[in-house]
Amino acid sequence: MGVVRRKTAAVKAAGKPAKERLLDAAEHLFARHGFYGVSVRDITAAAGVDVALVSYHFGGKRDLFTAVFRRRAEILNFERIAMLEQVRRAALPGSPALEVIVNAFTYPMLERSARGGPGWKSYFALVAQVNNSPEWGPVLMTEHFDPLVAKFIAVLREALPGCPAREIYWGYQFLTGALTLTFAETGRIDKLSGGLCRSSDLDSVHQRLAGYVAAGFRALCAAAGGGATAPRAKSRRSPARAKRARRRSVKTDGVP
Amino acid sequence: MGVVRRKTAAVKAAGKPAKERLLDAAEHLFARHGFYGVSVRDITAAAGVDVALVSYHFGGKRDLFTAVFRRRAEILNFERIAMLEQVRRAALPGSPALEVIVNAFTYPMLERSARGGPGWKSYFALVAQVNNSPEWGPVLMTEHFDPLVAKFIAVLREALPGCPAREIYWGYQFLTGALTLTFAETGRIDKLSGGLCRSSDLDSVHQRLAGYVAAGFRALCAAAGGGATAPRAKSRRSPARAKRARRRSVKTDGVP
DNA sequence: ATTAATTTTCAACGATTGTTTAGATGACGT
DNA sequence: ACGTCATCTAAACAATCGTTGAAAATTAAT
Repeated sequence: MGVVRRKTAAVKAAGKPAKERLLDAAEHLFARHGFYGVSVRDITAAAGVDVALVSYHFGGKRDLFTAVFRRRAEILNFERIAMLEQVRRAALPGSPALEVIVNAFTYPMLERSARGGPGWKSYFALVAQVNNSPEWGPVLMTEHFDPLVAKFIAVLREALPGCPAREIYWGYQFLTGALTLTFAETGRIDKLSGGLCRSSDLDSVHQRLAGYVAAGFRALCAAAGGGATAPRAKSRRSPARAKRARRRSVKTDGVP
Repeated sequence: MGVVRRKTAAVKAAGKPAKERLLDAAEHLFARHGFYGVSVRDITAAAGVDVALVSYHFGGKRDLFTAVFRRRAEILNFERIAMLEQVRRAALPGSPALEVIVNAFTYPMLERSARGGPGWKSYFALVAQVNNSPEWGPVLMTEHFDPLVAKFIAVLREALPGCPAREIYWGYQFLTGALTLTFAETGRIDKLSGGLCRSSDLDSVHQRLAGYVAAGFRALCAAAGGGATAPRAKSRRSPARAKRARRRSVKTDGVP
């Protein structure tokens, strides 16, 4: 019939093919109720397609889940690596500031979640659940994001020359934890703050997270007696700074 | 028969009553696969009791889940409030250091997870999943932990007199995120660091988290142009400090 | 226009889901 | 010893689970 529509019946209400509609519906539902909390019929009903199409297009429910996870992970990895190398080049021959590195890591995600549309919002909520799940986390997160994280940590180590690697890995874990809970957008902080903060206000997070985390990294390195902020401070460790760091770390260690 | 055993048949392999065995088994399985990822028969099989006992003792699967969540939440709230008020009294007439406050918030949990036995370990993994779930988080976390969190934040505000409340709420969210991902113990940091860090090593987290978070809080307040570390600095804001803070915050805001 | 390939529909499969029922078994006060 | 209440067992319920096969419909190539 028409010239615009090429698949008269295959294309449903939305202008997308069934495979894509399944991914969108699955993304939305998995993000809210987890893998086991959603049935194949829930997904196909939301997508407006037949139940059998999940097995036909993806092989099974599990494969649909991983396909949902992979789809945006690839886009995301591309953007994040691009931004990381950009700030790295911009700071040559030195290293970028800690805040800038952390921002390169978090900004592409926060931006997509804030203004990328509802699909991206659901996706990050899904990532938040997967990252905190002992069943899915070690499988999906490691497979799709670890190569990027390794690059990110390498840049961090360059920016913190004297800092033991162990401290940086712990600092990264704290960062990921803070970031993923932000993506969950459970609305808990809304109630807690009496509406002062909104968990959906990712711009506020973007304004604060990098500074928060950067300060945390510096505290970690200082407590370890390691390198300071400036890249030049390879072996120029100030005794006064080390003393201050030691005093702080004792404060909490003294508690039984 | 015997004097020690009072219920010869009711008491199974372990010396615990069926109700408690159900809570333990459910805790263990829910923590690994979530609410929907575990069937009532999975739980009763692991507990070594009949399927019907879930409905009999708790009313249903959902009620068992909330019972699991409530059980240790009450113990935990008692311990954490006690520690929070202890460090508060010890610092009178001033406020405790930021590190000490954060530690009072995190230490009871880290200690229970590290040395409280496998039940506690599972419980915190469950909390990690619930906290990042849009379906369960707003219900269970808010109901069981928000009163404590409110007290904790009140003490934080005393310790940071000039700091806007908004900053403290955001700082708290970053803290919770870092803490809960730690409890998930997904083992991801183990692979990432090549064995340098182990996610089960909660003592290492205890040594680092308070300092990390405290530094983050200070950075947040400084960037907001608010109060400094010392309680006396109510209106004694140093122009130099504010300038430094502004310079740092610009670093990340400049990125599109 | 006919054929071939792809995609979608419909109906059904056996297995498993949470819950309920009725009856057996035990402990405990009288 | 008896009766009462709480607890546990066994069996079954309807509903839903993920997946499959054959047939119908649509698209693409000839």
